[in-house]
Amino acid sequence: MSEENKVIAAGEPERTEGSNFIDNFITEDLAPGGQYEGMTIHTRFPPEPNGYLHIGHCKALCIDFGTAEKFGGLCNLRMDDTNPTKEDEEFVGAIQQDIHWLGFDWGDRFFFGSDYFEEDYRQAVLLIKKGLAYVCQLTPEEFKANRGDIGIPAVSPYRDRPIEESLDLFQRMRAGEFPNGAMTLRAKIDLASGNFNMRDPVIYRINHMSHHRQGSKWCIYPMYDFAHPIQDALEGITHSLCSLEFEAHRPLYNWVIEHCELPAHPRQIEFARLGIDHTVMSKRKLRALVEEGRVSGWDDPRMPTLCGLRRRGYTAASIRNFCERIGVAKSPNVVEFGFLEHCLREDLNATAERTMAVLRPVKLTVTNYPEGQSEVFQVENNPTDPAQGTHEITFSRHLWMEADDFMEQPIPKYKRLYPDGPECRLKGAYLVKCTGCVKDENGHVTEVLCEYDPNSRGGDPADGRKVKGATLHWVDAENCLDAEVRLYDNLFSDAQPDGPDKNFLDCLNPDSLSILTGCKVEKGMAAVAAEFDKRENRTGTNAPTFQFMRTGYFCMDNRDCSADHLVFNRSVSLKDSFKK
RNA sequence: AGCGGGAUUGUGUAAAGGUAGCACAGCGGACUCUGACUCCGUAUGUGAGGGUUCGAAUCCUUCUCCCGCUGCCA
Repeated sequence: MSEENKVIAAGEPERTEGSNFIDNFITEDLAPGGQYEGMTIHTRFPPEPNGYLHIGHCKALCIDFGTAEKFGGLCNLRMDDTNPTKEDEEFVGAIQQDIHWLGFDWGDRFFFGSDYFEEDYRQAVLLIKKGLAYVCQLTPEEFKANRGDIGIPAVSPYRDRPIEESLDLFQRMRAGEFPNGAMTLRAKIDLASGNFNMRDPVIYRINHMSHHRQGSKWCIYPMYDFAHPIQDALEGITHSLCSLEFEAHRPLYNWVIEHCELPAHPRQIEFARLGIDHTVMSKRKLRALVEEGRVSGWDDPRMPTLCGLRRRGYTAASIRNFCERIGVAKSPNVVEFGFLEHCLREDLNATAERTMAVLRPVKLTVTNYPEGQSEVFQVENNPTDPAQGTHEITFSRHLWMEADDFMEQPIPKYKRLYPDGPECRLKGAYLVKCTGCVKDENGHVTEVLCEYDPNSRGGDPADGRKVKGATLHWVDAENCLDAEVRLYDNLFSDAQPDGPDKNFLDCLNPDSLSILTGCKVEKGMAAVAAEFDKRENRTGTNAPTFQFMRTGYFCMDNRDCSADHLVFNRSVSLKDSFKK
């Protein structure tokens, strides 16, 4: 973090460059007279272990961990696992792995909401004793029917049940004497509140189900609205940052904090969750894509999950930069996917090794280059960073070139190969001029013919003349490997598949994946793939990543690529300002 | 309808009464052994009306539009 972003905890509230409304609140809280004057701030990231993390979680992660860091505070990681119906141990490890991959560190402060069940129970009993909670015997159906409506208060005939009776019943709920749905523990607040969350909310329900960590120890489980503020307070959280959908729950959060006997008074602050166009972010919808087989899995490279983005080739730095730059506010927002792509290009431009690969190969024959002759050229690994060195490629009479780089009838401003067209440069090798092409019986071009200038070895003409045509990538047909390349486009063709009156599944882009086979890559890829084969945690780390010159950034697929069968994913294309 | 939020250019986000800025996208150009990168330039914005003020995105007021909320989910 840069020096100017540091916020002084003491003294007058000080606004700084790059601060958001949450920072401003905290600055005020920390200032003299503020709620947390002189204290160290403490936040938490509380995922529910019922699915994989996606980029929306990364925004929250950046806010939770980032805010703590900005103010010199701490951030806990806490699995919010109060509902055994939905949660599973399998996700716990995956979530931790994704967070570490992003580069966040919770130190030794890793907790489970379920670790506080005993304390939750104790607090509930205290509430009953204070006359602030009661056991309600409305069935789920009756409960719904008595929920009231706008302007119509809710009803519960059990509201005035004597304290002793509720105490007894609650104890027997815990003992397992009643079936699921038979009764609940409700906070006694306000059945007529305009805020439905305050209409005597359920704070405990019966669920005879084994918990992934507690086993069968419990058959009653606290609701989020009751458990979360208690968890926060017990961990000494000062600022409980969450998304906007909990805004209406804040009065209840504060009610619990106020009426239970807790050691701290956390402040809940809500922010707008992240939206990105051409994708969906809700766990339910992502799960549907997986379960209906619309994608290959949670880590399908088209998914906005962190494991999917990682497999696609997104780096942790690019995702974090993205989340930092989109800012934090409370207005609904849908960020362009293109901005995420920009952040990836920016990172990879500086780090990715350049190589040449021909995705849609056409033969290129250098007719005046001797058959059987071959030579070696050095090409730079990264022109933006000479320290990344060079590697060798070979050249011969028979090459592969990109089909796009030849047009028998050129369009305006086309400056690649066409008969009698401009002199072009074969990257790092020679200058060539197109002399014609060979076509099959269907009229498809099967081979492009050219002549090279022997006095342009390395790519520069001996007489220093200016090269009019483009510099083209190529691969030596005598010394290359075949590869499968997977190109990805938007998962949804509709920019907002979440929109009203839309079924998101109807908005899927049928062409979101195209698989190219028979692509030609440099021979050196075999060794890279062999090395990758040996890596222990292939899916939890970034695969070898390259820039295929003039084409885009690609990485080896962390599941399917092997030294015997090269498979690359296109992470993002290069920008292309050539307008046809 | 009741409660709670929100509205600054195409997108996202700053500006706490004093030059409406930044990033991405767009457009134009320079440079280039990647039509990339880099660099330079450029158009587009305070939801609407009233008021306070020397001065309003900001304060007051009326209105409009948008989002969320009636799980024993989180």
